[in-house]
Amino acid sequence: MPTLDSSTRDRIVTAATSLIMERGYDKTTMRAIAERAEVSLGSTYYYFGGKEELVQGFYLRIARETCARASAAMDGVTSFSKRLDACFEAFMDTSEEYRPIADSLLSLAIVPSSPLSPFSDQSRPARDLFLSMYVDMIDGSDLKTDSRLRQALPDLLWSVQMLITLGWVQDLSPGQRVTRTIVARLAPSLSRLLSLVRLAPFRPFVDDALEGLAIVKTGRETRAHVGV
Amino acid sequence: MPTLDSSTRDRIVTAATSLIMERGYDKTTMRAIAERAEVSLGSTYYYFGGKEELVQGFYLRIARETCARASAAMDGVTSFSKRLDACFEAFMDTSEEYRPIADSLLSLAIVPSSPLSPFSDQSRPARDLFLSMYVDMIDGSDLKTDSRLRQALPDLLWSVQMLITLGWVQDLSPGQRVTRTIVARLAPSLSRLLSLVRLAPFRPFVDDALEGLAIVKTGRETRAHVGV
DNA sequence: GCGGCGACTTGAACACGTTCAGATTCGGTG
DNA sequence: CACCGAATCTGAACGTGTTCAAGTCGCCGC
Repeated sequence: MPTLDSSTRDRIVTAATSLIMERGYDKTTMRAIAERAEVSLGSTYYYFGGKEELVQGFYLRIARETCARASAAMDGVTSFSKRLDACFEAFMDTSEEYRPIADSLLSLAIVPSSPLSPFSDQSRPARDLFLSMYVDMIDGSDLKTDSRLRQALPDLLWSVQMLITLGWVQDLSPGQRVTRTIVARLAPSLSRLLSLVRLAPFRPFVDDALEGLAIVKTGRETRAHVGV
Repeated sequence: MPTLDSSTRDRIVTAATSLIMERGYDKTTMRAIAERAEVSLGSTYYYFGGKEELVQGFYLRIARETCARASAAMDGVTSFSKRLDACFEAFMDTSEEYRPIADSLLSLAIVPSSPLSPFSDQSRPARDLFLSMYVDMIDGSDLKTDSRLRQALPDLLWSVQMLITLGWVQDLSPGQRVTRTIVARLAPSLSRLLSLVRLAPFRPFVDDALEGLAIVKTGRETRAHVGV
């Protein structure tokens, strides 16, 4: 029964994932991973570049679980505010499970040159999943807004999500209650803001913000082109 | 002439600082620091808890230099927008010097339980310096705004500054041109936003935002009280 | 002078992530 | 079967941050 369909590679990543969830990232040693996976220490380095690479799997897991929860919660709901809230809540609920290792993960993810950066190529699958979640959320909603803004919205909301994560990690209140409180208020606030911003007097502000976003985006693309 | 007034402690921190600036944080070994400071490896651990503690000094250096530049640039200027911009530019100019080690520093600072967290007690001196910079900036300006908002503004601007840092580290464009472009637009935008927000229809939004800020602040205080 | 105590210093030793030169396995070819 | 080359695997060894038991020094009370 055991070790039937599981290749060495899978065994290692399984061992790493379970150990990291049990003890945390720092206290999980490569030797312990190798032992649980029943391979030598050297073999783990044959399949993976290093310890960091062994946490890549977490991203996709979190993205998938968030999307599943969100789409379930959005079923039959058309209110933009409520759909957005469902996405945020889904993300918070999913993240909660990984809170014990969040510090270590963020510490790795914050380094721009790391493959674990949320902007990296390796993170693209997870990132795209989140973006499609927000696209679905918007498309199924009653949101009425400027088409340029609508187009930029998934990126913007993904950025908001990243900032939420940042605050959530810093939030040491029990159960991250502060962050949850703020996040619960966020969807209605953003929803109202988007309605408000349709009015003519806000044109310059919207233009300003969208232009800023465009600068960031092209900056990122040209960098990718140069290939740092 | 040498080693006249310099205690062992100072020699170590000097050696560490210079080596980190030369080679970066990761490539600076504790053994190299001990060697340059002309002490044994063990002694460095007698005076400092570990490698991380040796970068504490950078915070205050950056804060002091930023304040100096900002107050020079604000001299005689009363326009809020221009004074704010002076602070932002001062911070960017100062940070530039430390860009090579920014990744490592941020990676350490992002961990909430670390003494290097910008919210930690150990970081208070640097944080207070920045806050006083923004207080001076506001007090010497022609800003007219709600008194509650005025009171919250230093904290808000410090948070903005943290977010700028975050983006600046992620910004891989040459010379961090993207961040500089965004930051250059930020002061006028925020200034206009603050004017706009004085109008009656925006009351609920301001209240919302200030209440959110209050939640975060009290959350932080109660945490400090419990003493995690 | 002497004993002792606290501040300071030391380098060996530990556990860790990582590397590497070689050993082993295995599918295919003559 | 014999042999080869590539894929896979191995554990010793390296450099690192950190710990610690032991050593050294200076000063105070007697």
